[in-house]
Amino acid sequence: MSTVAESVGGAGDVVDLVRRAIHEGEFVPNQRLVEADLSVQFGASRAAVRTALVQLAAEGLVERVQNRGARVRAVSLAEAIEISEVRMVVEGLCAAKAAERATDDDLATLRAIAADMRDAVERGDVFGYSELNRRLHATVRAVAGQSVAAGVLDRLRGQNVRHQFRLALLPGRASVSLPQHLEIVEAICARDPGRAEAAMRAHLASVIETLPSVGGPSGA
Amino acid sequence: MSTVAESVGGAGDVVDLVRRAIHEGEFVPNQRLVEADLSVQFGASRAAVRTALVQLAAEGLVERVQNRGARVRAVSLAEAIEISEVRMVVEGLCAAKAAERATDDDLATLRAIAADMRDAVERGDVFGYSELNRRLHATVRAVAGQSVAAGVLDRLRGQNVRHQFRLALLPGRASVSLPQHLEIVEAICARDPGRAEAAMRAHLASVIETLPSVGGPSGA
DNA sequence: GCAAACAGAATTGTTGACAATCCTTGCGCC
DNA sequence: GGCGCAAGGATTGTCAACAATTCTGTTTGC
Repeated sequence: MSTVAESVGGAGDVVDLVRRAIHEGEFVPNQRLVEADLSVQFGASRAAVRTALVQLAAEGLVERVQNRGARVRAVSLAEAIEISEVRMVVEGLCAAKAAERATDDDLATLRAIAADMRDAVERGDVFGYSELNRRLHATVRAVAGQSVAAGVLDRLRGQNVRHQFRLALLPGRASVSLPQHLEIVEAICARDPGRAEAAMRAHLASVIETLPSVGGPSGA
Repeated sequence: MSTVAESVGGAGDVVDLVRRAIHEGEFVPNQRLVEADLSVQFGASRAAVRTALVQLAAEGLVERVQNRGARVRAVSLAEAIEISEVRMVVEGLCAAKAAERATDDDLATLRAIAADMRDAVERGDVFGYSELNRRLHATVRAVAGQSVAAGVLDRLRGQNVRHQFRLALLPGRASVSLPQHLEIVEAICARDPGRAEAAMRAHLASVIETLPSVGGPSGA
């Protein structure tokens, strides 16, 4: 019990609670999500839980089958690769747009992140590097100002957190991705959309190549 | 009354009815979707309608605000362009994958569509060409075998049908896009992923350029 | 004449109970 | 001993009624 905040005020935010529980790993892939159980765990009505599950199903985080209830959707390795392939091209688009639209302030922010990344790798701070990685990609998306692309990426990332997480912990991963990240920042700072897109795609292609070696936390 | 099939068996398929009504233009952008009204129009319970609206909101087709109900979401011209930009890169990915994976049968199908397109343009059959256009893109997606990309494209296309439709009716549009479509098919038949992606991107870039001239059916 | 407060209608949000469906368990039969 | 089968429990789907909120039109006071 009490693994996650229990009481919840209203109802509309049950989605966030369930989503976080899935992301944090409290609900593992293929685990059944019984409406009655969730409603007592989160202190919400069953209808609220039901609505949340419908919404999460549309987000691709849970699977719902008629009269059989909902379970946490397991994304196979093959699907994780497909997701990353789509991410590759969409983030490539964002990188190109970012190169076109970045203000001087944006460039300063990106350069700061790049510098911090260098430091983190030098210090061997894997967790800090992972966080900076997240922030770099988020900043590129924000600078690009493409809300549609951002929405697509959010959805895809949500389904993939598990694989992404494993990847970051792979020893030696940081030293491989660091130069790729630096090249992305450099290309954007040079305001060269083509180069920025190519750099982002090269980086994610490298991620895709590495994915199989982290195995399937949520096998077939 | 009786604008749309009224009686419906159960409830789960209310989403399809509402979705189609939006696509067919029966529900125009920004139109309010009152739960009670829909429930009598479709002969379903209010709870079923409510569930459908939650789902459609997650799909991005309707907008829901607390205590204020749902309305058909209006996609601005700017957003339509963003959607098409994302489509551009994702369909580009699909074209590349299709070039890699197409079987001889697939190529025959694509060539047949290309031939029919030529005929349709020659005959001045705008509607037939529009349908072939739809089928070409669908076939490329299917051949690519990328279910994740297909899902993303479905979602985006669903939000954009209105603009797409207007575009197809633009006089002289077909003669512009025909050579682009032929090049896409040729590139895939040559099993050249890079060329296929470039061709698809060029085609959609042309679509994006043309979008502003069809104006905003659902203004600001 | 205009702004603010007020009642009434319209609409959504929520709850609880009931019906339908599916899975499990135990029994009888071959 | 294995297999079909019915009863029971568990879980989801559905519904109708109630509570809460927002919107609309009117009235009142200045």
